Amino acid sequence: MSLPHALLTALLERPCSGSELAGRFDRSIGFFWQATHQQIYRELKRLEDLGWITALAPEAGRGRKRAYQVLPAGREELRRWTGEAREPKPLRDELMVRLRAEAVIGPTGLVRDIESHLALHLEKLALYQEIEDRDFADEARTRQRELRHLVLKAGIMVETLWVDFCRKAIGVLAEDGKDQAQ
Amino acid sequence: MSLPHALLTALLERPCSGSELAGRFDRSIGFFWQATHQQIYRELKRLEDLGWITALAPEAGRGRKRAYQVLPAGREELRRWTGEAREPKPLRDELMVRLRAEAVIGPTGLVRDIESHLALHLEKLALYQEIEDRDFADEARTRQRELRHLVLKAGIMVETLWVDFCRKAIGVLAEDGKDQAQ
DNA sequence: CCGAACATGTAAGCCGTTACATGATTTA
DNA sequence: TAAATCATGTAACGGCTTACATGTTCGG
Repeated sequence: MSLPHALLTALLERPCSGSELAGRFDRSIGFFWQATHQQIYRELKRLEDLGWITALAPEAGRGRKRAYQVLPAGREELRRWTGEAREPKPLRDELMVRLRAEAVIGPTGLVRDIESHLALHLEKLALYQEIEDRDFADEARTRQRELRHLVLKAGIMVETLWVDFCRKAIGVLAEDGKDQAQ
Repeated sequence: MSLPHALLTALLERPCSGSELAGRFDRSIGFFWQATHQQIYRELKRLEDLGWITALAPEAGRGRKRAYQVLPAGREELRRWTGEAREPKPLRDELMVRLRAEAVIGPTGLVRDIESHLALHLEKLALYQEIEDRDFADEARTRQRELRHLVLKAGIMVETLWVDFCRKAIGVLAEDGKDQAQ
């Protein structure tokens, strides 16, 4: 599970509270790993129990902001986890299941939904490219910047792939629609 | 959730038992959606309760093979689900989290693990291309074949992307290793 | 000082995973 | 007929999601 380590990474970049983490997840790390606020709060508590992070102000209580920072043990754990050998999770794509279903019982309205997927992927692609232009145009080649850029490029590659694929799929399904005079 | 509909699709292609489904999942649909035998048995029971599938032989009992076929209600449900509008699940890639971590606390041994990822993706890519050569060389253009081919091509595109990305990442991380004389 | 937005928290349910158990079938 | 394998099943755990609850801060 990556969530605790994504949180450690975010907190190392800058200590902050649960709700701020949620916001940062929405904008950067969250492009490749999402978490709801409930997951984040639960996990922060667990990380604190493990002695990997600590609250900056001893102040407690419901509704009060509570910022955390990473302890040396947490840093060490993140280091261990990052270098560890791990199997890549196999693909799991619902759209492929639906295309297989379409092959057996179609045509259904699937092509319309793929068109909306295409629009969403185009949006994300535009967003990523905008970030790239804004943050990585000059290309001051530090280690940290190059790695962040690499992650962003992965996002761009993936979105480009799905844009390409959606168009292929629409081509096949639309042609089919004509044949069968839906 | 796609599992019940993946099962319906597989059972429409050919009625069979839970263990056979598990085997077929390992070889075709399973490239894009996996399930353990426990998930499959639990789900088959649920689908039977819902009246979407039915056992071919009334024969019951632990250890006895039990084949299922899809009922009209199940076919209708699959049709409904396939055409329904659905949000694409956002990306969730552990490797990206680890690259972000590497940017903050690296270098770690991450590059070695990416090398093994590369090998795995190359294997999968070779497998998919072999299947493509074997099953889609002639290209008799029926609807079903074109859609199946499309799904396989998605797999090839995805694996090609990750092969490409792993090589990029190794480039960045290896260069980094030299700088820091790990 | 009141309402809206913010920040944190509790609870329940579902899906996926793992470990293990047991009956049936095959094979030496 | 004993051992190995196959087919099905039970149970428990953990992560993710959703709904809801409660306290705090901020803007008018």
